Amino acid sequence: MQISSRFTIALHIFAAMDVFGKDYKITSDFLAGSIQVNSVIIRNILSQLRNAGLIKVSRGTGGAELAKAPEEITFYDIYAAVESVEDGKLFRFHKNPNPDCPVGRNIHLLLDDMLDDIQDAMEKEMKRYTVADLNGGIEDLIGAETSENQIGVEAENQAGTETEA
Amino acid sequence: MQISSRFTIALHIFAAMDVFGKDYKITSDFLAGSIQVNSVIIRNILSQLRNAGLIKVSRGTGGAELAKAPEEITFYDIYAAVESVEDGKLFRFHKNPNPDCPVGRNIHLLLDDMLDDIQDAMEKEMKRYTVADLNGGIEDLIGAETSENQIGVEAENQAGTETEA
DNA sequence: AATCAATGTAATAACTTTCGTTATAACGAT
DNA sequence: ATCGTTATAACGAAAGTTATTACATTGATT
Repeated sequence: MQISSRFTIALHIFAAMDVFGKDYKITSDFLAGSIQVNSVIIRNILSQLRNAGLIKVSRGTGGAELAKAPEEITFYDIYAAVESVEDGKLFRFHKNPNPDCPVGRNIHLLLDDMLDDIQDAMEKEMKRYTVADLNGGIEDLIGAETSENQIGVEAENQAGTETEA
Repeated sequence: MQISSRFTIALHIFAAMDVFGKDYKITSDFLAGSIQVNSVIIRNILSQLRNAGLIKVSRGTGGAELAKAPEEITFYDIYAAVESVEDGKLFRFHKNPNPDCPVGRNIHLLLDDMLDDIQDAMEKEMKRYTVADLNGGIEDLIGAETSENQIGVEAENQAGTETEA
């Protein structure tokens, strides 16, 4: 099984808040336009991010904004906020190992630490990335995009990009 | 979403093969008795492990055995064999980010490397564990169990375990 | 060659989770 | 009071997991 798209949608939300936050009110409809999923899905995810203390959402008037500095919001915070996993465990366990079998009786004891190690490795890497990285990255990408189109000569000189005709 | 229990079932299978392989023929019914899931589930997982070259399964006569040395079978090999994830990607992506939006147009470029890093961290940790670790671990646990019951005095002397009454 | 225990695999269904959609109440500024 | 918006419930469609039944096939044994 894969981790649900709520996580990438949430990351998309943060990137959009950075790019458009100054010029637009970040409503669920606005976000739904960029992400192209139903605005109720967006609102549910916004609620989860709000409950986790990562953003503030204005009722009535509308709009979302960060509740913390971008450097203080890690990918793990976002993942934990939107991915509602039972017990926070990444690996699902078969439910009824046989207690009358030496292996069945000990399988949890055997695996739990190892599986936790693996999950920890993932979560530790998730904590290395923050919304600040997201913001820097999306700004660079959009910047590169506009310089490609508007001052293509520079781009050619630097990177030798082949332009058609 | 969690990773499916096929992974822990597969690990259970390897542990059972180690503990019982010398005294019993490891059939899907035998395994189903320890894991307590339907034997067809077991057979499907055995087939996936066989297709990945990790075990050999005897048709007709029945029974499963390792196809490689225990040290050469990593948790990642097992995970990859049984967890049929699209493109091998851990993170599901929302399908239709808006190409007319600068963020929607760049979100994949923005996230793909970061998400791959996170997935790599998990898979790298998975590669550190092998079936040999599994075997050593389950043998230790079962050994500790029997010494608790049969020569409880030793266990008390060593670990100061509290026994009731 | 017939038997038998076992695997391989298809088909179906129950169950769970995700995602989409509609509907409605509540909010807050104007 | 109105209007745009959020909050949330309810329902359903779609996809994935797990369980179960069924049956053809295999290969050793007799």
